Amino acid sequence: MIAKVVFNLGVEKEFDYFSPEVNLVGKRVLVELNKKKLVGVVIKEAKKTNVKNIKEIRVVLDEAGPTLSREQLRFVYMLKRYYPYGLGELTFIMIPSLLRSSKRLNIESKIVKKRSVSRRKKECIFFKEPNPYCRLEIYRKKIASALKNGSVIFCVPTSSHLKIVYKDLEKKFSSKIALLYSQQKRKEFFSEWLKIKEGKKLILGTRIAIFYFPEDLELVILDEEISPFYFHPEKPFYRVSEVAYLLCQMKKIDLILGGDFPSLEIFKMVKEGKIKLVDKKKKNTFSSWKILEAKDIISKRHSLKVNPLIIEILRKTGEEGKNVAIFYPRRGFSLYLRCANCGYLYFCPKRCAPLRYSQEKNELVCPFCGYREKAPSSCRRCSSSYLKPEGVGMERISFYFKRFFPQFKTSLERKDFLLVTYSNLDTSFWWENSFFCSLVLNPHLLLSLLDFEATFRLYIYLNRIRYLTREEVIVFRQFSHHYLWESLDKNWLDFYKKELHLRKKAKLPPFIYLAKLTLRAKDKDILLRKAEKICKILKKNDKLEVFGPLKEYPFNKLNKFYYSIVIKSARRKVIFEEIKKIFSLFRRGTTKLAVIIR
DNA sequence: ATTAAGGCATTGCCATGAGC
DNA sequence: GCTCATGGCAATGCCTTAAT
Repeated sequence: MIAKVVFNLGVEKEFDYFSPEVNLVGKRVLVELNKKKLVGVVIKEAKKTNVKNIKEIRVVLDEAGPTLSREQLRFVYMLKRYYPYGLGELTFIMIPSLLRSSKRLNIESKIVKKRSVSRRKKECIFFKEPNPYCRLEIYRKKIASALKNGSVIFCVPTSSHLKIVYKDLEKKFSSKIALLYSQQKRKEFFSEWLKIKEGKKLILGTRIAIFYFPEDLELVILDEEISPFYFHPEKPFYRVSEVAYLLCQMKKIDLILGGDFPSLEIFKMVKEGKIKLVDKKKKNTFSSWKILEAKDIISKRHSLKVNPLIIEILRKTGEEGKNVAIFYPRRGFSLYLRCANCGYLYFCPKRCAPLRYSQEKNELVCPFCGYREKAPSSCRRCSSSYLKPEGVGMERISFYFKRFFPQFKTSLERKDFLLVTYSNLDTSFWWENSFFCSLVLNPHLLLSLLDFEATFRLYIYLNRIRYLTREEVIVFRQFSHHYLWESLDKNWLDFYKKELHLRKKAKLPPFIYLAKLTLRAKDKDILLRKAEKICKILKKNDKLEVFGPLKEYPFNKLNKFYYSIVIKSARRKVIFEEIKKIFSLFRRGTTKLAVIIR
């Protein structure tokens, strides 16, 4: 028998090997390739081969059942049509890392697919519900009914979500749960994977869990679908909501997406009728907006100038014993640290950017690479002891407020006020307490980012702040002519429609596929030459819009230089085929490539 | 993510030849 | 006879490709 074997290499091809055994499909084998021993997976069996000098399979590593089911292999072929990766790479995503080595295995899957007699039509739903606990309640019911017929995959964006969800579901389904997440130790992951083979029905995990589906899968749930954690940013790139959608199409089963808001991609699918939107338009019990056209906090020489209204709000709520949340986009005490005597600016040694100064931790931090050092007491160059913090970070504001209101307790002991950055809003809210009032400071810093998704993201952030706030959200805005502000008081659908309309007009995702190729190398000139070469190759394709090469910001980071090229096309296939081509140019060499696809 | 071989291009050395 | 320029070949190095 001839076995067609794929490897975890960037090679598209499958390789033929001879084996006296049969029924090897889905099994891992140890074979020789180019004088090296490698672990591969048999994806097909054939009777004939065109290859001369065929080699024999050394060892069949899966002695009893195969590692991958036939259905999983079928899914690999399906994914191959959507993503620019080889069969081998895609196959190996579905294999626990412990089994990617030549570990022998002797287990048989106990899951046998039952043919359900009368299957109702498959459903794909988005549940719009801001309260995560209400969503969980919905999921719990759905899980319970689906478990009667088969297995369920429940994906959450991060491992901290996982803990909360596990705690909740444990009570009801503890004997049936298998946990899969990428931070697990290899052995732990493997033993949880074994549980699936042994018939644990509820697979709970982060984005990778979607690939470890059993044959009797009945339902896939993706909570907080909008979360950025559902993108796998490295090669192989994938987007979990897309993979889940494909999987449910293939297996003809239900897909439940949930969250406070859908992503625009999902919303577009709702408009196209592919996904059903469930929005229990409950009575609007949310807090109200108060949008002020005013400056909030300005740094003035040695002191801060704070809008008196902020002080007034803090005083009033403080007297009434109510809490306030303040959202501010800058971490640390100051943005820079500069010697007032000689002008020396403390910079990241890896040439990324000026270092941010944190008084609380008494250290300097690079905002890009995470480098940190102890804060100096005197200037490195002139040894003057007058080092001046420049710019306003949230520590500095906190410091100011505490001086103003010495009776305030620090945020950890009792939350009189809590000062956080917007990025705390990236994951949805599992926060236990809510705030009486929220202050949104400097939101325009987020709007002015060179990012087509900035507005959308701020809209989501502001609404999440609203969910957390009981009384009033006070926004200090400085760009008054922005469609975001008008949208806040309207129905969310209006904003989504407006955003979709604008994206369509500007030829942006989700109407067009867009990929950003980031090249990095230690040598500036080699990098630019390579980037220009890539651009030249890309520009040959007239179905593609090519922008670049552009200097990244920061241009120099981690001692390396960065250039990016952006390509756009209305057709997914065009983009992916080009990326495939470019990937093959980067297999070796000092220049590295990262790709983000939207 | 590896390895070896082959291709292409650049560099370097030497020989030849022209000019002074 | 000496110097400088040119051409050819060998050596080197970087990059690409194939692998059953």
